Amino acid sequence: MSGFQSPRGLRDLLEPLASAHGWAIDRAWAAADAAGYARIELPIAEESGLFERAVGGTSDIVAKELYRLEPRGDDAVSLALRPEATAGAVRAYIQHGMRSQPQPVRLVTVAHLFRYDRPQKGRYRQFTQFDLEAIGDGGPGIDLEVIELGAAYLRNLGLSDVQVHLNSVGCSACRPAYVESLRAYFTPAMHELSEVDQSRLTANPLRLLDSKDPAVIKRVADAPLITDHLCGDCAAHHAAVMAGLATIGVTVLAAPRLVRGLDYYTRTAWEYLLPGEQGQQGALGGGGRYDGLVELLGGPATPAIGFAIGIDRVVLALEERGLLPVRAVGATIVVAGIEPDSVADRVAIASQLRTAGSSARADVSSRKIGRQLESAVRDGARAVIIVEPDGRLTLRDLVKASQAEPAERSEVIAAALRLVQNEG
RNA sequence: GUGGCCAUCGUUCAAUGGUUAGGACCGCGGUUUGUGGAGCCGCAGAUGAGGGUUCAAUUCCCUCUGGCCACCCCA
Repeated sequence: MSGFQSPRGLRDLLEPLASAHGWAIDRAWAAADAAGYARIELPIAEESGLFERAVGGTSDIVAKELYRLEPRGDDAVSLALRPEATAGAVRAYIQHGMRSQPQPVRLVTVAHLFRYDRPQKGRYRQFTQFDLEAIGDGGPGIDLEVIELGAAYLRNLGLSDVQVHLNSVGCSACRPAYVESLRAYFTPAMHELSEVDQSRLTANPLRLLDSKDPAVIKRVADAPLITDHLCGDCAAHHAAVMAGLATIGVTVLAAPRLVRGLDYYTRTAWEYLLPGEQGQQGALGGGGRYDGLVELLGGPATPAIGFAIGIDRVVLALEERGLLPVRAVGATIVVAGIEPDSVADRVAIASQLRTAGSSARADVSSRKIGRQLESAVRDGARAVIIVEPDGRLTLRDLVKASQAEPAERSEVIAAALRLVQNEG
């Protein structure tokens, strides 16, 4: 087969996956609506510099995964496809003066994101995140609200065993000292480390904590924990969050070695995981506090927190567990006809049924009536209306396999609607 | 970006260094001329792309493209 195909890592969503994605997204909006979050739709591209500043120029997301757009015409700045949603949300917060709204500003969006990465199951170059942000409140209470919202969303979808793995990554006052102690711990064993881990030791020792190397994992077990090195404020905040979540009843596991990929996180950091899942599919989402980001992007010093949950991975997990909702794709009523030249009537009648609130479609073929009935049955239709040669209509109940006598149009349409609506 | 496995009709599976690459499902048509998921009959539909080896390649080799797995990283 020659010709075009979808580019690597970019996929078509066909039924039933297309409906499942839409459903998961609808549920995300609804969950946030119910908690009083304001919807925000953000552009799919931003200035490249926004991401470089927010995410960190040396991070993989910017250094090698950013889709940069070719500059066009008189564009003054270079654009990039968004690799994450938080930077844009914070940019919007600053740009629209949301600091003058009651704090925190609660925002929700569903964002299609792009990262130039090697595709794998559950990981695509275009993917979708349910993104929730609360900007302007530094207390542990908002942490509880946000963490719980994400957990409840996943649980209510049917992923009842979702776990929250929680950690604190400290702040600019205490993290640097911890990083140094970590470096000091691993440096004596440097020659035993793999090439990858050696470079991590110099560039970002925190990453050693989730190394896959068995030897390193063993050594990590005795490594200093950040939760033992937090400054007083961070420790108090962390303790309050842990205690609060216990009260709320969210399943929380202390994860003192959890590190997150984006540079801007401070203090509270967490992930939503499914136990038993290996590899990429298990991590459904994650979040964290980013108390320095608003200021970093040019706004006033403002604490904030948010999470991102991967819709693609949620749908994958639901699919593997057989929890995908089934949505009937076919119409409830099919309008068939004996004579081929009745198609216009059929289309008109189907439209009338839809206007009245039913789902209906015309059979626009010139096939024999037997074929039309057969295809209606296979489409899962509840009833068929047959246009007779004399223009009158016959209502056929496909479940009872019974059929009324031909009658006038308005009468039959009313009867069809009654039949369908009686069953909800 | 690194390493590995893989690639046949829309789907799912066969087969082969040598005439027309086979089945099932799906689709379309027929089943004697207007009423149901079955049955029967028929039709359509594929070796991902490009090179190479060979008398001959879908089969062997290379490149590309895409999928999957591990790593990197992350959702």
